[in-house]
Amino acid sequence: MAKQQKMVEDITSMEVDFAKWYTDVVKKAELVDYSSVKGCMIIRPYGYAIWENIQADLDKRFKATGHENVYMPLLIPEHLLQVEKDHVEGFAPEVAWVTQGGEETLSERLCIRPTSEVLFCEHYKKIINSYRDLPKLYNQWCNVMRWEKTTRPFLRSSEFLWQEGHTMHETKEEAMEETMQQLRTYEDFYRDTLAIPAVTGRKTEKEKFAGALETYTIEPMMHNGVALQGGTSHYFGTHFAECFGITFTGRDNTQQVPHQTSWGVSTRMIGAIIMVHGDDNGLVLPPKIAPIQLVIVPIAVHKPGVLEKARELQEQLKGQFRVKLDDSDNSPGWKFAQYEMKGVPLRLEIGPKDIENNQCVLVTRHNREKTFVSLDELPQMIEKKLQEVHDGIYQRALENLKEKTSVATTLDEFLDIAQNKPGFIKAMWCGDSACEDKIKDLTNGVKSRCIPFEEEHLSDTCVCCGKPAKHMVYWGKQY
RNA sequence: CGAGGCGUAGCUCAGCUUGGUAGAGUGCUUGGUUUGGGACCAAGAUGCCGCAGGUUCAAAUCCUGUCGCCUCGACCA
Repeated sequence: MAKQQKMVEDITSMEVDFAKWYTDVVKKAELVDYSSVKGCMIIRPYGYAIWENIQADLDKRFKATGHENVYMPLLIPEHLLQVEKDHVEGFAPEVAWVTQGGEETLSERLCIRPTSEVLFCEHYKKIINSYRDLPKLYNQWCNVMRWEKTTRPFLRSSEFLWQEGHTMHETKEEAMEETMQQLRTYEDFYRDTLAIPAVTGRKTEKEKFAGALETYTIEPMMHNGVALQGGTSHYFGTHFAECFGITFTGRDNTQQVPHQTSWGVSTRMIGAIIMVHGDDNGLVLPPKIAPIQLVIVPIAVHKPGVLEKARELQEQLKGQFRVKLDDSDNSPGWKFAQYEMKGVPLRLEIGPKDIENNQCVLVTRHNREKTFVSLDELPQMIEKKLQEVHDGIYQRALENLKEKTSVATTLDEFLDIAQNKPGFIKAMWCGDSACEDKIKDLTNGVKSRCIPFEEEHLSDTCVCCGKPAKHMVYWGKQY
């Protein structure tokens, strides 16, 4: 893409300091504010509106595949968390505890949910008795808390918002199908709604969710080549169900244990949107989730007829698009910069000259392209331009993903790339987690992202130890 | 948890070395002129100098403690 002139001086350039750029954008676009508790963020109206649009879209997809929403408690008694050993070991280091109620010390500590597997299990034990009760396809939208040591708004916060689906099935096949279906739902959502391309696949043994038999993941790449675990879908087998004593009477009148899945995405996706699409002028929002899809900026507001025309357009368009008219006294230049910072995909400029000619100017955020449009065909053109933005930013992100994906067949090559070229590295792997540890040590944090569903054959041997290769793995640093 | 940085106006920060009336820019309010890439003029309002002790005639400034936040590491289903 052609380099744009940077016009917003308040935002640190991506090239200069990507981390600083990120926090500048988050604050300047008025998505969040810091609170007085470390790692807990205030999600401001503009940021929350993005989340609401994400929720609405995903929720529709979940319901279309038969899922129902429920709400589980915030607190988990300690004994319940400890029922499954791997699970508690995985989460124990980062749970927050409630130890006191009013003036009384509690006889048992209560954990603030870091995830709700055990709560769902406890409930499922009560309500699943027969194969006729299956499948159970529950989802909840809620907050969770993980006591993180390093926090960043959206990417890793102590408290965050998410959805967690927890399902129970009669057979392994059915549960596996659910696991894959939900991963595909995430993939579709990332591509069609967020305009974000990603690599999908299976996590290695080492990177699996605590207690899961298989973890599938969607891994988008940020603009700077760093990966973000963008969503996961887990197959649990019957292990949790066994620990919790969940059984049902099968079609053949034998007692059986159901197969379980869970899957989730969080407000972290907003971090992905920022880091995949954003530029030096601020946020760039995918049109489908942008709280404002079109901002109308009247030029020379006080000249007769201008404001009236702008209002007329707003009225005409508001049923079809999310439209804002900025009729404030700020200068047009200020407004241009302001809404670019906030990532509004489309800007409509209308001034006295345009009104004379029955036209207006449409400007697309991601490339600042200006088009003169007749007012007679405005709605169709807006529709078209919004699609152009969606396709444009998807394409740009896809090119970035391709450009920043390398292949390594030897360890030297791998280390050289890890050192000098940020992004994903495709390389063969023997299947031994010792090699994952070694690579992580040698590269200052490069980990296996996933084993893709369609593996390429790059070479015969493991890039690390030289033993026969079992899989092709995507490697990379992550947030 | 380790290393560094920072707490002064809504925001960004100066002032601290060498103790002596609390500052600037920006934002905010009012009025006017402007308006196709962050406009200009004028007038105004805005402070527990993070918190608690101490030294001193006198502390934003020096000393001790404490709390919090940020960044980078380590950790991170």
